[in-house]
Amino acid sequence: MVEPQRRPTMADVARHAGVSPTTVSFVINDRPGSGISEYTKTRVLAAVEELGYRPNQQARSLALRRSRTIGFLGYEMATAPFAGRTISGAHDIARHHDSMLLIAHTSPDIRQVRRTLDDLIERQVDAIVMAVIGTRRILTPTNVNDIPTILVNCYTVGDALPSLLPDEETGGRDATRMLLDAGHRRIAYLAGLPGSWATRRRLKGFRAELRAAGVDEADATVLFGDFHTESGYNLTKTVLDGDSIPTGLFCGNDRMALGAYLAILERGLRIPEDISVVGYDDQEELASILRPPLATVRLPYYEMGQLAVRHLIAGDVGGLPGRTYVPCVPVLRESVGPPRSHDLPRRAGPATG
Amino acid sequence: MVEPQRRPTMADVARHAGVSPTTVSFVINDRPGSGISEYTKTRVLAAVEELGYRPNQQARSLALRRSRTIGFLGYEMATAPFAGRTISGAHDIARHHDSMLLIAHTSPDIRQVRRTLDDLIERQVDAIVMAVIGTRRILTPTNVNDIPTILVNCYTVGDALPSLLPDEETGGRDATRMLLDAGHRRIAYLAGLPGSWATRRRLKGFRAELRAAGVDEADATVLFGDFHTESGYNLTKTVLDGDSIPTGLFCGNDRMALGAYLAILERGLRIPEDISVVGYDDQEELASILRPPLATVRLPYYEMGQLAVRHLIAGDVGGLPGRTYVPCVPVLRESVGPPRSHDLPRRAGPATG
DNA sequence: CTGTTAGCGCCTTCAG
DNA sequence: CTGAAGGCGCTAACAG
Repeated sequence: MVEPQRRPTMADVARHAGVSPTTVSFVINDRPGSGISEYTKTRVLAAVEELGYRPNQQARSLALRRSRTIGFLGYEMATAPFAGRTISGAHDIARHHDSMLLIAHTSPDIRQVRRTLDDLIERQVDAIVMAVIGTRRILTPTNVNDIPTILVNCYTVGDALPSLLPDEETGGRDATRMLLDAGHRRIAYLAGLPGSWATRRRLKGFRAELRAAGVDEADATVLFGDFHTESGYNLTKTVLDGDSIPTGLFCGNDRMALGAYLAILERGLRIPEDISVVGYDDQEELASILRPPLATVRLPYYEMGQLAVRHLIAGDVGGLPGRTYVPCVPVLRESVGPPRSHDLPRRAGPATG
Repeated sequence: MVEPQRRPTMADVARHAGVSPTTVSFVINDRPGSGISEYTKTRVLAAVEELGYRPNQQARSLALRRSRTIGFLGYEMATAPFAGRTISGAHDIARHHDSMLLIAHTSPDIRQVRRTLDDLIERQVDAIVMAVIGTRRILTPTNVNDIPTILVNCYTVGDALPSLLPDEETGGRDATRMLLDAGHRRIAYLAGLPGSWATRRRLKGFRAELRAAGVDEADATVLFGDFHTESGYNLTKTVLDGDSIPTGLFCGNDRMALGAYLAILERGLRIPEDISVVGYDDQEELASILRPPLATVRLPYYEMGQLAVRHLIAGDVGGLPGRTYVPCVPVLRESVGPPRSHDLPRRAGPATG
């Protein structure tokens, strides 16, 4: 390995241009009202160009006591499906403000989180966003108090830290409305895990929207699964075997919707001609690539990432309420169509073609 | 906003412990052979604890000329499906060496890349990994020469920079062997885009493995699609409508395999009883969540991320060959089973649940 | 309009 | 075994 030759410093540039370091600093930072002559400025910039000088931001932050770096701390986000969205959102806003993201994943173990947070703080990040996949309450170490922090998709006891959460209830309403708007009245909700934060809220939205549309609750089946494909598959079969087959299915998430697709096809039925399906999450590389593409409600990971950094950079984290609900985005796709006018046979024949 | 009170510095700790800053530094860094008495050490550490002192790594890197930070530059990786894996791999190794990842995405526009690279360099990252999703050749700005750099999943003209690439040919062989091992002899390859880097190599592997197994090439159908679900669906239908229906399908990627699933189900056939299916990529949240779970070949994104950082930290990037091929990992799942002993009907009846 | 000087917080050679 | 002094590269008063 060749030792990389020492990078030129501001002093080098100054010498080269025949001015003082201060002048170089002023020119580099385009300091307003520091009246540097055009001539000097040109000379300095020429020297910069010639030497290939690039300011050392570490030294700069040391002097400014500001690193323009934001720490992104993910609880178990390693391979998680939505991690990328959150990071992207945070990244894009950060870049927009000349900041960068320092990333660290950790297990939820409080000691490990504490250590990681310390590492981030030692690196002088200006602020921190803590994120998880799958909304839940998390434990935060005490050292978070040393630095502006915002939580994404999670919250903490007593809302000690401001958090950004998806507005699942409205999302549940939106999903339901997609089906109602298409004309469906017999709708089943194949929900995810009954105990989960998300399920409770989506279900509430589902019921509220049906009520608002004047649909008889008796027409609305609600079954619980566990967010996995298999449970979507099984629940769909159950529903298809029932007395009153729904014309529209609202699934606990996109994976369960996939299970529904498989069960429906296996029965020789078609989507959306025979049954319409709506998912939840808008899982990238799933909802959009299904055939037909799956109508769903997008979890606002990207938006939460953006919003978090926006607040952090604005420095108004202190004024934020304990919880901020970020809207989910309904995404209408071809898996929703008008309901069939007549009832389905209990057992369909083979699909032809 | 309350102005965050000044963080304690090394001098504060020194004063508090009644020693000199140098001593504190020695204790903090556990400097070998600097013989600090146990007593002093304890006192210093107590002071550290009491004041909540945390060393300023920025200042440290300034003095050491080493930031223990690695820049991760993604070409258009914002929402990409595998980005997370690569980042995770890089992250995990970095953390293991007390380093962190500074992340930046950019469009492939050379000017933007250049700017982003400069930003990373100005922040004094020790090294850089440049990554893309979907193997391809990229343009790199000239300023990469200023810092150790390694490419992941991409390469550059004349292999000016060392790159890590998936070994697609062996992957193609592995996928094919999964089917051969299960007993299949009539196998179709529903490939992706014919021109793509990956397709060419996987196809080569497919042919090589068949040849090695002594399978008549005439028994091996090869059709080209475009990596999308729809093309997998269509090609599968084509194949199912053909004279000699294959018992095993090797798909261009997992998305196409999904299309194959849908077409197969629609025909009233079952996986793997009637037809076995193998994908490629092991796309997270797709291959594993299908029903039955999809056998596939995992692209080594995580491993490439790891390897990149490992080399960067070891500082042996200079000794690396132009291209290093990283093995893909075959993942056998339930979509592969033994072939049926008798031929399938040209049109199957309905499945009976 | 430009240069001098004193830090920012830490590391390290060299004395003692 | 411990401390003093200088430097890493940049910024910011304050002079001139």
